Amino acid sequence: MASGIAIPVEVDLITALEDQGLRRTSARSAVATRIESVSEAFTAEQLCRDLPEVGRATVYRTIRHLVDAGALCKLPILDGAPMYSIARVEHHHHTICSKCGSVGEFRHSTVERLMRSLEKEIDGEIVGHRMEIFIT
Amino acid sequence: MASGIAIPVEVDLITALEDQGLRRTSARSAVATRIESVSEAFTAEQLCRDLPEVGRATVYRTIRHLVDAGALCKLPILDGAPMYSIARVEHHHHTICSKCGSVGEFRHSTVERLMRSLEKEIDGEIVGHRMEIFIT
DNA sequence: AGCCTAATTGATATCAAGTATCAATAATGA
DNA sequence: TCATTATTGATACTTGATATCAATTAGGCT
Repeated sequence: MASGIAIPVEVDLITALEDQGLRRTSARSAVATRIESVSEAFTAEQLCRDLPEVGRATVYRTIRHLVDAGALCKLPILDGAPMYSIARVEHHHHTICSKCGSVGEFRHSTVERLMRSLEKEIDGEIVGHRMEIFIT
Repeated sequence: MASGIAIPVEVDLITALEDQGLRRTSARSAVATRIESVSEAFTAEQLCRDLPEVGRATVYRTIRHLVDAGALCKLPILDGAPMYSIARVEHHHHTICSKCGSVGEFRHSTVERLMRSLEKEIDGEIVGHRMEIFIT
């Protein structure tokens, strides 16, 4: 078939949806294509504005499916609507620029080591964590 | 004067408001007293329900003032309204129980060390961070 | 191709959290 | 006490997001 070598970070949101047992429709394709084409993090409302031909409900539903599939990260923003970004790295954390709002990803072994170290001084079992770094 | 020794973690939300140049009013006192009496983190709506004698707008305004004063932490919750908790420790992070939603605080020197270490591999200057640990 | 069934869509209504407005009220200083 | 300024809170509104449901579409079957 195609001669290209699969690059690990390649994302295919439509496939992610189909892997969830969801049908490939034109509305979902439009949403997926749009998300893949914007490199920045985005809000649901931005997507709706960019895709006036797709209904609001469908945009929100498709985003939710992609988050459920682990293909999108939902970032809680303190004052405002959550932002979404494509998950390119399996487990990672985010940098958020406090000036322009652009979102980046990073992995750092110390973060995971820190969790193990914290486990000793915290009551209860650690089942997850979230971390965002604000940069300029 | 009083013979008691001031305990560092003692919080006085009304004083925090007055330090911001705000007047001591009965509405603000009611909000402050209520927050001090609930040990758990809370949402703005919960406070409104607990204080029907205080107007919604005033509850929201007072919370905002307390966050501005650094006396309350605003915790973004992924699916739902943000929660607030009294800031008892100068700089700290949060544990959030994924079962009951209760919020705790902790400090860990590794966290700060981690920031310095991350600074090397991240583009831009780190101006802040946020971290939550989910426990059971 | 044509048909059947279940999934999907999207206009609309609704909900929830939070803010703006603004006349009435309360606190402070002279 | 009076005058000034801050504060309050009922109400209307905004925003982000979900529920409803009739119409449409996709995928499988013959």
